[in-house]
Amino acid sequence: MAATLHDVARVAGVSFKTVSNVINNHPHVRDSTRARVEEAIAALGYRPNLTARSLRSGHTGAITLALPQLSLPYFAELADSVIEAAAKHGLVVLIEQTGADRGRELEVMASPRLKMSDGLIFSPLELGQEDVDLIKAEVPIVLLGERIFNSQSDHVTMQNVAAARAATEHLLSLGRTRIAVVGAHQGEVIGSAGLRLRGYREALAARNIPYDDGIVAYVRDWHRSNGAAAMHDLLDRGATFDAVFGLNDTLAQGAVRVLQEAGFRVPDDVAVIGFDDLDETRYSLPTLSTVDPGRGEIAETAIRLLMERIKNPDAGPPREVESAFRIVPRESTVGGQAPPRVRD
Amino acid sequence: MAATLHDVARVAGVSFKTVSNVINNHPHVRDSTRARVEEAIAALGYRPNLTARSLRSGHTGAITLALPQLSLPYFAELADSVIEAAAKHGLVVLIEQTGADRGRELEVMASPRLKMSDGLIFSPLELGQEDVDLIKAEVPIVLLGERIFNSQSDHVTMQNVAAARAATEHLLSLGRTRIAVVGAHQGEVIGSAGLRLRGYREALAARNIPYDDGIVAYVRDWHRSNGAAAMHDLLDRGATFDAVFGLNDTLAQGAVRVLQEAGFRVPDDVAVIGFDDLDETRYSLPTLSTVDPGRGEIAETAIRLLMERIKNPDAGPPREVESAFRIVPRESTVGGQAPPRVRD
DNA sequence: CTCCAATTTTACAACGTTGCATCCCAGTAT
DNA sequence: ATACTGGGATGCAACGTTGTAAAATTGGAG
Repeated sequence: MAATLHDVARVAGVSFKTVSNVINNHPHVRDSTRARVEEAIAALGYRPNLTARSLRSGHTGAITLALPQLSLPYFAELADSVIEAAAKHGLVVLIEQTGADRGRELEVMASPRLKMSDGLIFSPLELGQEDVDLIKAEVPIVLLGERIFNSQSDHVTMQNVAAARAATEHLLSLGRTRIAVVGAHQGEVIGSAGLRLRGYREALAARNIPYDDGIVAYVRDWHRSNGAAAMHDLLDRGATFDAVFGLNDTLAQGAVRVLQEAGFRVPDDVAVIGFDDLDETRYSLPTLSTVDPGRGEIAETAIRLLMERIKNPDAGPPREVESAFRIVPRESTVGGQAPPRVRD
Repeated sequence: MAATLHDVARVAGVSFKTVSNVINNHPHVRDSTRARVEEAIAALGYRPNLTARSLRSGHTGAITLALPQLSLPYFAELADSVIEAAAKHGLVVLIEQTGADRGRELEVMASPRLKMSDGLIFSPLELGQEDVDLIKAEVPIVLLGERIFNSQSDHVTMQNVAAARAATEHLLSLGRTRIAVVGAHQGEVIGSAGLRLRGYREALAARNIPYDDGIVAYVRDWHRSNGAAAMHDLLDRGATFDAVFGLNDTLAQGAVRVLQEAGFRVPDDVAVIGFDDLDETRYSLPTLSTVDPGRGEIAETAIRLLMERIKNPDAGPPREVESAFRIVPRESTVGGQAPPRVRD
């Protein structure tokens, strides 16, 4: 059985409260007493019981991160960033996978388990703007992603429109004018797909290039296979284009694969850019140009906002924060035989 | 402030212990009483305080998963599997990233935070056989991976030797006889690299093919860039081979990339097989043949063993369990223009 | 109508910690 | 010599829950 404050107190010959004072760096403890207590702590290998501390103090030192699925590379890297950011503040992260399941997304916010943590960072995939009023829980929430705006919670997101516009401009600046899109969502306006498509259209409009729905490929999901299927679809329709904007990296990689199979050279015949800056895009063939959406910054900001809310739950209205982005030009748009970048 | 048992009791007009009895499905509660209590619970939106329950009961309903890093695809998929398996048993998962840092691996086992969970599933990357005695904590541990055997903890691992042997035999059965290895670790005997290399050698020996160190490329880490560098190395040495066994998928993908750049056709000139069955191997060009090491089974088994230990900490000696594996032949060894497999 | 046994409800004490209030003591001011 | 000050240590209560044991209620048998 693990040692408690009482055990330490007995060994040190003081009251258990004094031991507690030592542990919490209470100011009024004589040096000699402190030393004696610390000796006893070491001798017994005492470790504070965090559950008891949580019960008493009302906070746990953990936060929950709810996301669709870790096997999707974007979310794995997001989780990595969030865990690192949380660790910097001494917080530990509990992960809930919601799948593509609306019920589980709602459940996460309602579950009593959530109270085992002090706050929730929530990246929904099924809930949308119409569910804005369902976004609430017994702990503060920081919302991630592009599906829900103007909720009662803080919200951290990437600059989808501006970044997509910049990605498109990157292709335009290389002299490409027929830019196909892979991964649009039929009828979507908000959400990553809708916003990125809007950025694409803005970039075209700024150069007076008409929007052509004939070179926009729609998909349901954003897996690599969908990118491949979409590109097959474009080719089958006989669409002509000299560049492709994959609305995320996975789609772009699927598209590149099909282009290469069909005999197109990337980037010579078709330049391709993705979105997300997944780690693996540095190693594909060719390396994939992409948009770094500021994942690290998103994680840091989410943690910071969440900690502020935890300290002070009703301090001011919900905040919306956008992270900085950056175009990452690689071989799939600018070519070159740069050796694979070594990162370790 | 959230409602407590006492609040519910006051509303229902019973003692707070009766409310507790209702919640815990105690047998002796009159139906009428139960109904009244449940009504009060609903009216107040009462949710049990899990922290208090944990303190009282001594267990938390959470487990810790310690792994190097989620941005490494293998570990992301492992985490996915573990979380799913845990969820089936009503357990929630807390993730600790240890990086490639020996200190943090030790810290995870020593940290008081570990007590916020009931057990630890631990996949070390730096600790090795010489540290076997350091594998202990205040909660039961299930060890994953190939770095430490015969510890005092239960251990779940893949059949590295047999699986690597099967992978090699797959290449041999296709008529390839000069099989290069990418990703060996200098001097390693235990550990994934050592064991998989042993399987490779066993397969060669069974066919009386001499082992040739000239077509074995050594690396330090198992990132894609290392696979690429290793293949560069092999080509620079003028090594001749008609197949490659990448000791994991990421290495294999790096190797494929360099082979293609160098003008080799995969699999016509060089057949390539990897190891891990990462999701992404289904979508690379060509799709990558690999070994499915039974990740789902590993996760399920780890959870099962851990739960048994949590219930009964000193029931019998530590157990070693090996998961079943399976060769997954894809285009990189058997060719073919199968369309990309759609999985959703 | 009383008594016993079974069923239902309650009271109390933990789990290990921290906040608050108190108490003790030495040193200093009156 | 007495009162005051403040550092240093302590005791008690509380956080919200569950296990144990005891009390209250009920129903049926005598």
